[in-house]
Amino acid sequence: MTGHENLWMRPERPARGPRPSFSRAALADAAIRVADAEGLEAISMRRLAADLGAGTMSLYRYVTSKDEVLDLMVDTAVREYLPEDQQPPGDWVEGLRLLAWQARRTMLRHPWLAPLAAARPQVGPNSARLTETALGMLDGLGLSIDEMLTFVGAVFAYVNGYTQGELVEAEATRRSGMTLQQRLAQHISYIQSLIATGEFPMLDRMTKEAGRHFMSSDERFAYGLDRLLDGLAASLRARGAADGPAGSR
Amino acid sequence: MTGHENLWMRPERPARGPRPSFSRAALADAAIRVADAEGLEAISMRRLAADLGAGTMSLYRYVTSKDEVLDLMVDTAVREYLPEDQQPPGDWVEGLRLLAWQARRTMLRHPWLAPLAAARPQVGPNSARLTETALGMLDGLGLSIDEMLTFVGAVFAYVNGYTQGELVEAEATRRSGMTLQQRLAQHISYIQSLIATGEFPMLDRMTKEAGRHFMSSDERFAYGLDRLLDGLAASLRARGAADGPAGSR
DNA sequence: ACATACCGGGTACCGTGTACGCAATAGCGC
DNA sequence: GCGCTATTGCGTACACGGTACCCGGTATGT
Repeated sequence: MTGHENLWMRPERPARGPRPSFSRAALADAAIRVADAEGLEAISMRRLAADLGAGTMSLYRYVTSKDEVLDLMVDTAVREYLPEDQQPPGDWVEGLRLLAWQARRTMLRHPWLAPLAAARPQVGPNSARLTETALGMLDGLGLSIDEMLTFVGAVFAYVNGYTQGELVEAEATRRSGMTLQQRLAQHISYIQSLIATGEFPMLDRMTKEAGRHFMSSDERFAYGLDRLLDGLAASLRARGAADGPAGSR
Repeated sequence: MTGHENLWMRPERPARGPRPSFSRAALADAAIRVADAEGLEAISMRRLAADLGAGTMSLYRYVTSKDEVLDLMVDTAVREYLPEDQQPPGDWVEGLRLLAWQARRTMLRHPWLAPLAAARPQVGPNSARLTETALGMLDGLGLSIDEMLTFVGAVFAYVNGYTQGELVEAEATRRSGMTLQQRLAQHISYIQSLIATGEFPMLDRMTKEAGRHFMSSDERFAYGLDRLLDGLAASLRARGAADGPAGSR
């Protein structure tokens, strides 16, 4: 109960004793390298230790569990969400849009990030900076903190949900070692068998029109994101007369 | 290469040989029971076999891997997304809203569902029925299939992202065996230490206003969902003059 | 009736996270 | 400078997970 049960509160380097031969950051970087190259399932304590030229159990001097390694990875990667320069455009819509795109780009660059970030509480310093930045963009609009969190939460829910869903197919293909063609052929032949029952007219149209996809994944993402931002902005505009985003109630 | 490499195309019960002593559905139900009661990490082949009164390796007569068990679980649970009666309201906005709520309710009822569904390709028959139903709601509005998929994809991206994020805290609390108070206390004291640096004015306001949360999780969800649907509807209305959801370009 | 194709499940193997203990090391107080 | 002690590095060992393989029994088609 000394308050050190949390990874982020635990001091990395105590005063006494021999120098640690690497750092948490190095551990996180090594893990990210492995996951980027070979996927999340390639990450094991033995593997990381080997990559760092250390014994397996040595890692536990830096981290109390594998879970904490994953926490480190997430928070390290989340730093890439944040824009380099100070203030982007002054408009909050532009600001949130930029943040959303930055998050999406990062998750596509690190395909392991989306599932990992979605599955564990975000608590690290970079996650905190992200929240701070996002809330800061909504400051001065007359929103309460609670309402700001609702706005930001909605945008990130969409970004995470969309991007994670998009990555699933790609990852499944990579993991199974099949070509995209092979996987598609499988799905198609199965869907054909469903269509044959006559209960799936829309899926039927889907396969018939499948040749010409008008929108790329980026365009679809942008479209949904912009609609959501439209809706939020409209609701904010309507606030002058009414009482707030919560509606009446 | 006989086309049986896909779970959903593989016949469950071949003609010859002794009767199987249970079914895939029973396997899925048992797994869902375990996961509902003890969480996803309690699911192992040995455990499921024991619950079914079977030998561990017998499960592999019904399924080629644990992954397929998870696929069965997801598709079985996804059936609960679908409304019981035939046609809900005729309005597509009401239809999608209903579907979104049904998905949310189901994911809250089965806390293991959101991460699982998000992490694997949706291919089962109930997922197909879901897509069919959702697309059917958008039929007759002058949208192409591609555009309909964009609409539906946006809504489900939001629903999945929001609900999964919401479940993370609850699950982490359950898994760690701590009370919510203990976990909160940990977070709070850490956040306090960040605020002490002076770099997090918004987080500071957050903790100060934390006492009065105006919106429940359901209300936040509803708010974001309704804004997204607003945006989609407005864009559809604007289609008469312009060229389509893709905007100009 | 008999061959065949399937079922049940025991045994065994490998890979995983990690508890534990011991030797080596660096900073502190004298 | 000299021990004392907190800390590090890490080998060993264990429990637990998925699943390949194999054998003996059983229901169906000929």
